[in-house]
Amino acid sequence: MASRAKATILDIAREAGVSKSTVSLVLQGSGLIRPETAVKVRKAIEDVGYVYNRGAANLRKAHSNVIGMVINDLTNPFFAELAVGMERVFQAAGVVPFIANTAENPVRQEEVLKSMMEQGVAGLIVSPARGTTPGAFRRIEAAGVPVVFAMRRLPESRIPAIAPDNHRGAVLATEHLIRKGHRRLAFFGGSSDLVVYRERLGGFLEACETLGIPAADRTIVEGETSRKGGMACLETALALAEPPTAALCFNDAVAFGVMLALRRRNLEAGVDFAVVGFDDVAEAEHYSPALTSVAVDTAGLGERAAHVMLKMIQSRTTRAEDHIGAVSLVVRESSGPDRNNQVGDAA
Amino acid sequence: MASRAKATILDIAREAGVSKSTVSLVLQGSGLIRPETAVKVRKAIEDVGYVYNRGAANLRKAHSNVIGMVINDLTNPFFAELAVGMERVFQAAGVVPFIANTAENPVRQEEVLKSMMEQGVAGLIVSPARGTTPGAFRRIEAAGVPVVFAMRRLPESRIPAIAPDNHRGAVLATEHLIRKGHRRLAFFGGSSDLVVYRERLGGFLEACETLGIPAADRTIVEGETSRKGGMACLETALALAEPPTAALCFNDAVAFGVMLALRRRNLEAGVDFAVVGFDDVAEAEHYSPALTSVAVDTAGLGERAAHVMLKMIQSRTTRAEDHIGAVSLVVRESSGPDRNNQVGDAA
DNA sequence: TCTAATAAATGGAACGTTCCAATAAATCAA
DNA sequence: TTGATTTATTGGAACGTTCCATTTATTAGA
Repeated sequence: MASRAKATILDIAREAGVSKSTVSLVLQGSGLIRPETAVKVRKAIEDVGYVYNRGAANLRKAHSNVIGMVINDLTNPFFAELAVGMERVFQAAGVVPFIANTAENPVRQEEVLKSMMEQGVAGLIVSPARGTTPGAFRRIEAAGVPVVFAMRRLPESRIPAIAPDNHRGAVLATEHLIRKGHRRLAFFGGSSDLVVYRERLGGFLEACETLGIPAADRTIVEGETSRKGGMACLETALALAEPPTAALCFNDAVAFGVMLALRRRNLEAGVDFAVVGFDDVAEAEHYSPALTSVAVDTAGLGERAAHVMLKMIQSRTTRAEDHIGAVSLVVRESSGPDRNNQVGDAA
Repeated sequence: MASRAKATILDIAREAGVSKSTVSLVLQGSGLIRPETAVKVRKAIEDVGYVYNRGAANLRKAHSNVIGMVINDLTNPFFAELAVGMERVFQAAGVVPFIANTAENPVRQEEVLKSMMEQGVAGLIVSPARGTTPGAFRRIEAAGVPVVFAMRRLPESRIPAIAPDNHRGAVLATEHLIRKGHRRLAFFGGSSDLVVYRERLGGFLEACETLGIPAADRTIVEGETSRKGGMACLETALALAEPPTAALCFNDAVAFGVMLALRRRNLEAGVDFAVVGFDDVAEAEHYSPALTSVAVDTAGLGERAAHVMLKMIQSRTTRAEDHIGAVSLVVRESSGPDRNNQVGDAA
């Protein structure tokens, strides 16, 4: 226990025999102070067990070094990967990201955002909870704090969004399945209150349209965006009179659920039923059979979001361009050809 | 945009025609102010787009409402579950948890802890990164900020730890495998620089000892605590002259890896090789075959840790009792009997 | 009516920083 | 030597709150 009451800059000044201003300068690494003085001060800092009070500093500086990251579902490994990319660039910029989880709950999100604002964050990176109202960020924008959306966007908002090219990804995946000979296709999981859902489903439908899959042969099953949701989707689809032979899933979690449900029925993904996921989380590659998925370069999107954020802070603006990240289809084992309709496909 | 420069308590006072002290009282929900006045003030708060400055407040109050949660690996769903439990109790107490990831890197951890201290957190819940030195928390303790360890503990530290009964869990799991007729047992994953590892391995060895499994029939393979690590462990073990027929894994991630590696070899977990995990993450139940695992009541531990933290803050102490959480073995499909050594076991 | 007690509202100092303007000390040019 | 310049250091005001001690307004008791 170095000291009872917490030490301040004045205690250091006294200890080192200089003024508080000098200590402040040392703390900020100013080149104005004589090296020997700096050494003396730093020793004093060590001796009194000082911890910097950023709250007090921000009172004057008006520019904090923390940015908030507000995530709708921390249990999805996808977001951990996103966070990794962000942390890389923030660390280099001397910015500390604080993460908070909203658990897909708009009320909780409101509280969390309020807290972060009160804490004086310099900016906010948000993956908004489902059901977020457009007004939720009005006050934050009004306060001049930059916000960027990651992965998800809000319908009517002018807040910049960093997201993968969901439409194109879905087109790629759907074309792949059709080229494999599948003619009765399904889209599994998610629900239409999500912009991402509409984009991905839109790509799916467009590819079906273009390549001549009639509407009657398309099955759309909404559901939770989790393993459990995926399992349910498959059961629903297989109960149909003319079940699909392949499915594009809203995300990898849903795809994993579908594969588990297949195994329960003693069917094999890639042989008896083709499955394609979305996001290409690390696990996709290690699954068995390995999951074909749309890779969105999660960490890269995180980096991009962080960069955009830094630029906004620096230029004191609350506006920025959207950024649509490139996607690619990673073909693995789970998306084999339709057994009843083999077509020659080199891939 | 309500206003250019951010509004303060004085702007509200002017707007509402009261003094700043009155506004402060309203903000704190004091019962001393007349209801009509409170209403008037609250309206003004709304009108000027005020956001509370907690930094300034803490300057006087010395008691913040944020506690920091420092996690070694955010990609492990286990920690998300832990966070869920904590958030439940913190929310009720009006405390906001900020999460930061150290990615198992002690240097990063140092930075993150420093940042949180500077931010003036009221307490810290930490799952320390591997390789954390005992001195890492000296300054924090000296500053009188309560710290509790969750899941992991440090060898020589007197900081209270909330963790499951790792030893007992390993004993339960090992006894289960032996009762199933297995005689050549393995312990997969982890490494001996982790206290948790030593506890779990200790339980494994003790059960082997007690139930008469000679040291020659025990295989211990250290490895990464991930799917990939688990896959490597299985390969190593099966390459032995007399390979084991069952394994207790350091955690579920390792167990999933082992099961994937088995499938690659066309072996089935629970039939050709018994696998038991540790932690019982949500996924264990949904895997195929479903994974037998030691349930540690993750969310419950999170709640407990949060409660201990709150009590420490309240009583201004930096000391508390350790808490060892009860564990139970959840038997599912992955831990079938030894095919070559069937014994009558009702379970 | 006046006084005492209670309720409601207020001014000012303090919290730990930063940063500007000012001072002090050292160096240089003449 | 003197003044000008550069290099180090410093005092004090300001940032947005809280909280204590007061003041002012209201109500009750006589």
